[in-house]
Amino acid sequence: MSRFFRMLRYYRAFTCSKHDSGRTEFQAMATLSVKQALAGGAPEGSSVEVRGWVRTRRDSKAGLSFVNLTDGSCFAPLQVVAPASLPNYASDVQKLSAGCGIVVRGKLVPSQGKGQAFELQADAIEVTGFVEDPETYPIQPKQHTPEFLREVAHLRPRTNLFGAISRVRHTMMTALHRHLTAEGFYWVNTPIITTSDAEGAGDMFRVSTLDFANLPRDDKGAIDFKRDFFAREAFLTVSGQLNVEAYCLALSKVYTFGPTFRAENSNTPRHLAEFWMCEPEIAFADLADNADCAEAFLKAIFKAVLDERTDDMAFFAERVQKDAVTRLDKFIAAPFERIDYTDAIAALQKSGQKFEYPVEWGVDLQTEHERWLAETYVGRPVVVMNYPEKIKAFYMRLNDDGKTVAAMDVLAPGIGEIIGGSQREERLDYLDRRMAQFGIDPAHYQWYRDLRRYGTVPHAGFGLGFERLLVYVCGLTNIRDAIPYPRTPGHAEF
RNA sequence: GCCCGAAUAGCUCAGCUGGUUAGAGCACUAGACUGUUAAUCUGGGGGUCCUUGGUUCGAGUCCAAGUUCGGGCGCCA
Repeated sequence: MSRFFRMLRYYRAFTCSKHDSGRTEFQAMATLSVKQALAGGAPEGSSVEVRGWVRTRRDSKAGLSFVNLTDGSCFAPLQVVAPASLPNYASDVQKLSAGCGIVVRGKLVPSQGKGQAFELQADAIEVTGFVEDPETYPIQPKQHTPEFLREVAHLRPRTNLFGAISRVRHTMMTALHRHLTAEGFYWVNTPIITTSDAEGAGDMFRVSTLDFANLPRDDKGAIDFKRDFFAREAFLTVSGQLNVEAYCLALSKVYTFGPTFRAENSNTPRHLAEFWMCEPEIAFADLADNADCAEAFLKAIFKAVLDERTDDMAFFAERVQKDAVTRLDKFIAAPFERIDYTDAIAALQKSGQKFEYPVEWGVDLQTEHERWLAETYVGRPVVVMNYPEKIKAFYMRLNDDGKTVAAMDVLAPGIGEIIGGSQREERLDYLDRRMAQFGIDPAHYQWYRDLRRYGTVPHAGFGLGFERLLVYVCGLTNIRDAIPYPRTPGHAEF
C-alpha cells in the first residue's frame, strides 16, 4: 500500500473516531447525523455539518425558511433555519422541495420554536441534487397508501413509514443475533444452493446454467442434468434445518439465519417467494426445552425493539395500529401457556364457536382455530404441542403413544402461528420408518441418516419467518411491506 | 391455483336513477401573512374517467372481455 493511501486511511479513521466521541476541538467542523444533532451532539454554537434529504420547507416573511431534514438516522427530522442572507437563498433555498439532497453547515443551537430541543442555524446550504419535477415526485409530505408505495419501492424508504420499518427490521435482526449469541448459540451459514431434491417444505426454484433453448438429453430423452453446473439437479434452499442439524450435533447450540426461497404460487399478504428465516437447533433438548427457547427468543427481540426504537414504535402506535406498543408489553409480561394438541381440539369443540372448518382430532389447525385459541381461549401467547403424526413432517420425533409427534406451534393473539418447531427423530429405525411412510428415498438422505448412526442425541429446533414477525411488531397488514424489495409470483421488479 | 372487490388529476378520494364545460383536499405555481411545525388564507395551471368492444339519441356511470391492484381461501414461515 502506498504511503499516500495509508495516510488517507489514517486520516479517515481519525476523523471518524472524533465523530463518535463528539469532540471537535481538532477539527474545524464535525459531521453529525440528524440523530446526533437532535440530541445536541456538539457544543452549543460550534460549527457542524449535517447532510440529508428535505422533508418539508416553510418560508417566513421574517426573512428565513425552515427546512425539515431527514437522513434516516432516527424518526424525527432536524429543523434547519435558513436565513434570507444566505447567498443562494433565492436561487437554491427557496426552490427546495421534498426529496432534495442537501449539505448544511451551521451552528447547532437550542430551538426558539416548539417541537424540538435543538435546531441547525444554517451558515451555508449546498444542494447536491434538486428534485427534477417536484409536482410528480411520488413522495409527498402526506400519508400514502402502502399499495402505491410498493410501485415506488426505490423511493419508499424516504417515507416515515418505511424509514421506521427499516430501522425496526435492523434492530430485530441484530437483537436476534445478540440474544442467541448471549445464549451460547453459533450462527451457521447453511447453503443457499441445495441439491436435496425432496426437502418437502415446498416447491423449489431451480438453479441451472443449462441453455433452455438447447437442453442436453440422455439416452432416454430426459434432460441430462449431469451436464448442468453441479452435475445434478440443484435448487434454492427452502430451509437450512437439515443442514444445521449436522452442526447442532457438534456445536450443541446453533442457528441458521438467511434468505429462504419458496416457489409456491401463494398470493396472500403473508407469503413471499424470498424471505428470511431463522432456525435455532439445540442438542440434548426435548420439546419443552424447545418451547422455552422460543419464548425467550421472541421476548428478547420484542424487548430490544421497545428499548431501542421507541420513536418508531410510537409512530406505529399513532398511525398504523393503536396497540402496537401495548401488545408487545403484554407479550413480554405474560408467560406463554402450553397445551396439548389433543386438549386444544377438545377446547375448540366445546367452544360453541362456529368455524368455517370443522374441528376434529387429526386435522391441522386453521388460522381461525389458532386465533381463537390464542385470543379467546388463552388470551396470550400459547404453545400447542404434540400434533398427530400424519399431518407433520418426516423428521419429527414420534411420541410414545405412537400417534402423535413432538411438534409445536407458537400462536400469538393478533396473528396466529409465528413459530413452528419440533423435537427431531434421533432414532434411526424410527426415522427410516417415517421416511418410508412419507415415500422419501433414504438414498437422498444418507448424510442425514449418518447423524443418527454416529453418536445420535435428542435434539430440537424451530423456524421463524422473520418478515412475519416484523409485520406483527409494526402492525402491518401485508408482508410485502416488511422486506425492501418483495418477490412474489409475477413480481421481481427493482 | 380458486373466489370476491376495485380502477376518475402526481397522491388520497367524491361524482345520485345514464343527460350541459367531471369536482375536493394534498402536491405544484403566483400572491398575502407568519419563528414556522404535514403552517394558514386567496387565486391559477393540471384529466386518454385502466384498455378494447358493445347497449343507447347520449356512457365516468350499464354490459362483456382483457389488464393491473387489493382482499378472502388453499399451500406455508
